[in-house]
Amino acid sequence: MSLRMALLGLLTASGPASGYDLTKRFESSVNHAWHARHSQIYPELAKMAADGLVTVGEEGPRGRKTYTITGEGSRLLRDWLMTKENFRPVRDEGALRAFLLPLLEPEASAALLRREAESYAARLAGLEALRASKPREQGSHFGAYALDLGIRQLRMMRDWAEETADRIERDDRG
Amino acid sequence: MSLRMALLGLLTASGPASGYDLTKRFESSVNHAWHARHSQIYPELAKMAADGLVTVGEEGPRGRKTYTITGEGSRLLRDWLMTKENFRPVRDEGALRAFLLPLLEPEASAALLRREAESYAARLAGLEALRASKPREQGSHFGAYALDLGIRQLRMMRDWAEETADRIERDDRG
DNA sequence: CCGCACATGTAATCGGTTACATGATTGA
DNA sequence: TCAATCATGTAACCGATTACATGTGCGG
Repeated sequence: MSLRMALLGLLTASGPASGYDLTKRFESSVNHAWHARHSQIYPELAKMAADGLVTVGEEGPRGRKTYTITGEGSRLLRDWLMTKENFRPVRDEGALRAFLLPLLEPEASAALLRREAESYAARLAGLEALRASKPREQGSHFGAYALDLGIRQLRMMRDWAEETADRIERDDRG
Repeated sequence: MSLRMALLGLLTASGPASGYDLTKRFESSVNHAWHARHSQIYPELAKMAADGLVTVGEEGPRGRKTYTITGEGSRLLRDWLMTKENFRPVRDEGALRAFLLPLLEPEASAALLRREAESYAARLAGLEALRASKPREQGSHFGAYALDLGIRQLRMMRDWAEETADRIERDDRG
């Protein structure tokens, strides 16, 4: 469902678009919240058209097809946003590594955490730059809350990695 | 790979076990970092045995099979922990909902965020209780870092939801 | 003796990845 | 004219979910 909802959301927020457009919009905006490739997007759009959530316009140049959201599509999206319970089982590779970390020697795991902290910091810088570069559209917060969430997330991860490394080194010496 | 590593980790930390045992250990410990069910665990153990990462002991009562990690299994786990780059594309349903939230009216989205904040708070209480109840095993931090990470994660989510709801309500009135 | 927890599996299906495959238009 | 970008798809495969399927041993 999530991919479907992401596509309906993009079609609502920035109007009719082709699969190609949507793939690019995905990369440039919703990417830090949900990831999908064109090989998944094209078939999904076809299914959505079959289900009456979008309509396909005339073919343009290079076989370009333009999709427009329907009333049914809007309704479904609204419904999903407002009523769906949000309980996916966790499946977080970073957390799993954290879980298993104490199987390594203290020096090895501390070093590893330092490296991870750096990588989180780098990604954090990327998102912060993205936010700074945003043209501050009047009123429309589309995407802004999620960007804020992503930034908080990475800050938290970076701090956790740093502090856990500190703790391991302290315990090791002490 | 992650499921495999989780199983190797559990076999390392608490010794030989059956698929049934591992399923229960999964539920009671690594669950908040990586989720798996018995229907995935049994076939995976069989493949791991075929790949020489674990050995299967004699069948016990009720057809019980006991798996033990091999040297090759330990090596693989170590290797994965120390060298593997951690770059999964994000796929976070909560973040996606956050992204799309501004498509709703301010009152609706603020109300929704309050509900989510409550649900994060409840899960947070669960993890904090779990940490408090831990028998403080001397030295072994197995699982503790990930628990800390999970707690920080939920705290961050709860705060984000609260503060974003505040912000939406302020913007709406102001 | 009966019900519960122990114990192991399989099959259909779904969502997602990787790689393959093809062709049109535009601008340098 | 040629390379880059636009543009759409398919097929094989993998990891995970849901539901089905079966049987055992132990304690009350």
